[in-house]
Amino acid sequence: MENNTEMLKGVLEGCVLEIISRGETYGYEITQKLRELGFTDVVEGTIYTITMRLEKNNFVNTNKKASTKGPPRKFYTLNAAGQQHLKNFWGKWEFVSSKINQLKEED
Amino acid sequence: MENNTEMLKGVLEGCVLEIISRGETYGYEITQKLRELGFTDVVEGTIYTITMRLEKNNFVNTNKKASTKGPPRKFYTLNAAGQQHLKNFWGKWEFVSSKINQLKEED
DNA sequence: ACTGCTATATAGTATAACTAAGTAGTGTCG
DNA sequence: CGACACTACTTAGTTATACTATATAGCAGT
Repeated sequence: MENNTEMLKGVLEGCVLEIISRGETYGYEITQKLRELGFTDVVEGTIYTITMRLEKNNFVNTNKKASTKGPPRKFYTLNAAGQQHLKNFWGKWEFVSSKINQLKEED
Repeated sequence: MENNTEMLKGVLEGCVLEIISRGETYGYEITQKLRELGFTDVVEGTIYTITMRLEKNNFVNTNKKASTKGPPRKFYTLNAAGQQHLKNFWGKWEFVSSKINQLKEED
């Protein structure tokens, strides 16, 4: 599907948080998972800006580990603030998406 | 609910199109309807930039009419291109929201 | 050496919504 | 009458977030 980019604004960060909440992971892997999910146009650069932002806002802890397949990986895990932020995100999503579906289904 | 603003990016225009598709309406009224829907923070300025964009991109026809309650109203109706655009919007919404819900529900 | 996959990072751009303010018509109330 | 509230449209400037494009670098296979 073409050009969902604008529609992802404000939700992509939440998706990244959700993926991290499933267990320690790193930028490149997050990108792969999002692409598998169906967001085929998501590129690494986008995810790195998000993970850097999460780091800056203190929602994640980081841990650098060597890889056998390439350069060292920077692993992320959610901290308490990140978990709260994720919970807020899903709350907002629930609210917004239900309102939009309500608008869609009205006649 | 506070600060859904970023989450509305890319969907607010679609919501406006949907509201116009229900029948001839104007900016101020669209704003009211969105606020009733629950997007209480949406303000007129935002809606006017959207309706101007829709006009510029030739998705709507306009028709100015006098009002008994204030300045003349600028009524909008969807044209064929607008209807197609709306259809595309709902397609994208269906895709994106289903993927996000899928991510949410996984465990 | 070259190519491809893995992996992180960043400078610059585009989009879309927000803030804030201005203009203007109509009705109401002290 | 004058102030205010509600209706109604418009626009200049800001902010947030994702994208484009590029750079850097390790490792494996040819």
